Amino acid sequence: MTDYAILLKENGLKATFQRMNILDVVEKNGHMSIEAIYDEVSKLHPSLSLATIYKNIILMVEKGVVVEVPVAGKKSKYELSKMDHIHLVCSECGDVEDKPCMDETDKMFQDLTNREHFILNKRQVNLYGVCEKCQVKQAS
Amino acid sequence: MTDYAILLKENGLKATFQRMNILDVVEKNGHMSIEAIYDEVSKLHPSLSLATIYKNIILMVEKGVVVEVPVAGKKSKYELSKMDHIHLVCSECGDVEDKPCMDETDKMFQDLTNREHFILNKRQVNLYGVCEKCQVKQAS
DNA sequence: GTATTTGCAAATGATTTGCAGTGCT
DNA sequence: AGCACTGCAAATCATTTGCAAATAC
Repeated sequence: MTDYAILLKENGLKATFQRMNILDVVEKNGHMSIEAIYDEVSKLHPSLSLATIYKNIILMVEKGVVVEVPVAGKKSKYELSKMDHIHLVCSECGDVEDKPCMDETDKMFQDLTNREHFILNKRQVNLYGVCEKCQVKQAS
Repeated sequence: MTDYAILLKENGLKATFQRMNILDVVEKNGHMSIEAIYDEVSKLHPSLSLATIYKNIILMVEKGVVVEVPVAGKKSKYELSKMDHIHLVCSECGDVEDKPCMDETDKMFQDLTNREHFILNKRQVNLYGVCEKCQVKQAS
């Protein structure tokens, strides 16, 4: 259980009840759309408004507390900032799973961008396909 | 100059004037948002409606003629389908540049997904940073 | 000739905004 | 206390839909 209050303050944001709840459900669920965050937070705190979720997600993305994960064919999802990693995106169920980056690929991306005189700040790798769960479902 | 009529028919779509114009500006410009496509097509054919762009982009993505490129912090862009490749996304000007994929990274992604029993269909690699042009602009 | 596609205008859905009241520090 | 944050409702913006007229094959 991370201390969200510290995380927020370190990034110049007040530690409000609403923000800590947003971070809590995002951490627990991994990757969530705005609507999904709203639904989840509403279970515990029905008065927390959708506008507040929007405002805070935008703010926390700006401050780097949270990262937007754009996904083809769906609305963006959001996750807590952490080391860059690979996303396995299931085209059937929409679930996103994290896998650690590989040093070799990182190095190649770095080499490529160096050659192009492009300042590399962030990598986003999405691998689209069918996850094991959905393969089992389809077989039956 | 590709023959868009053949491309469309091969994919089970009628070769309408509107579709061919959409494909033409997308090919010429590389990566475009819906609005950008509309603006560009409108220059030549002001009567072509935004609704038609939406309907056709959705259809052509379904048929695989066109690919959606989701970009963090912006609306999705669309490009003609071609071999998978890497996108260099400039956070300053929003431009997207293509670079060929590397066999080594492809192989690693394939190995990773094999290990996970994940059926890999499509790779999307976005590298975010600052392009050479914008670095020059900033320096001055 | 027939089924699809188009353009328009209206409907829906998503996101943003303004503002009065509330809560962090 | 003072400024930032929240919730609400209204405003804006993006996307989709229904339908009569036009077009591809």
